[in-house]
Amino acid sequence: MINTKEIFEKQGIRSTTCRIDLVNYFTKNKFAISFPQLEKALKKHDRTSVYRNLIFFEEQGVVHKLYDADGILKYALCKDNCAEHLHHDNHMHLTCNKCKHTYCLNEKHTPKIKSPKKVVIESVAITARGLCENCKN
Amino acid sequence: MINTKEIFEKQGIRSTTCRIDLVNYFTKNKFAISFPQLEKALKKHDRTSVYRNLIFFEEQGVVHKLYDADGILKYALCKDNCAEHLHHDNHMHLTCNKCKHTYCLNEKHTPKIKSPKKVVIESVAITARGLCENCKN
DNA sequence: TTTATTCGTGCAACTAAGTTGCATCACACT
DNA sequence: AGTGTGATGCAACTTAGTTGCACGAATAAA
Repeated sequence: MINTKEIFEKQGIRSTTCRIDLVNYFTKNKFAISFPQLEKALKKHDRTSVYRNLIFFEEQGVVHKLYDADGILKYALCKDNCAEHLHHDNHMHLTCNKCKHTYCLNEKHTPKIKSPKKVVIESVAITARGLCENCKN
Repeated sequence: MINTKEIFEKQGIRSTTCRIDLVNYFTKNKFAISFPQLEKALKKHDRTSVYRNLIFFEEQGVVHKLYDADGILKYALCKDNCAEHLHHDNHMHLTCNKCKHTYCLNEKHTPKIKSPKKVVIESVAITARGLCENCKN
């Protein structure tokens, strides 16, 4: 929490309370988060600021977009290997049937998809339903 | 087109013009269709009827739901092997970057995903982006 | 340090998607 | 013909996502 500001400044991202609160909320929740949820969690900031900073963060490679198993747009923190405009979000996501949260799964569990001859596949999103680490027991 | 009514009656589905127009629209378009698109295409019927019949058809195993690469809810005709409440939509979907349509791909191209030890995977949705059969050339 | 420029914020308003309640109409079954 | 269930049409509404614009804050140049 304490060094979020420093990280921003290193990346040339102007550090504002809205942005700091945003990343802090992401770091303390280990799952993907929707805009409506962020809106409620960060009520002290305007919806629009949160909304635009999400877009900004995505452009900067701080977070990545994903659609969960119910088609809900969510955002999750990128790992370090996510560079600007070059997301390595080649990992799958798991929406837990019990706690309803959506988590990023490790890249090594994600299969490579081979293109059928008839079509061309450029990228793939894999979204699973099941039980997360906490809920499976 | 001519035997849609018969098929309905065989399955015990009451045959109405709205329902017939709906399946006919699906059979003549070989891609998945969103509710807003159906709304425009079937203007002679009320939005609500179209909407509720989509839900009804999904329950009956006539169509299946999917989210395309942009998180847009779409519906596609089920193959014959889709029984009521038991959809075999274990196939992946491809959203074409050129024509923007979303197609069902053959099941044999869809990899089986193995569950990582830490979590439990019950079902998987795979959505690809790329070029469809018509647009790839 | 004042000024200019750029960037971030807040407010309002709006589009579009998805959903529900209710009255009415059509059909099938006594 | 009468009754009950199923399908439709209309209206209204919730929620998500998005945009324009004016104001405020921070940075850079004069």
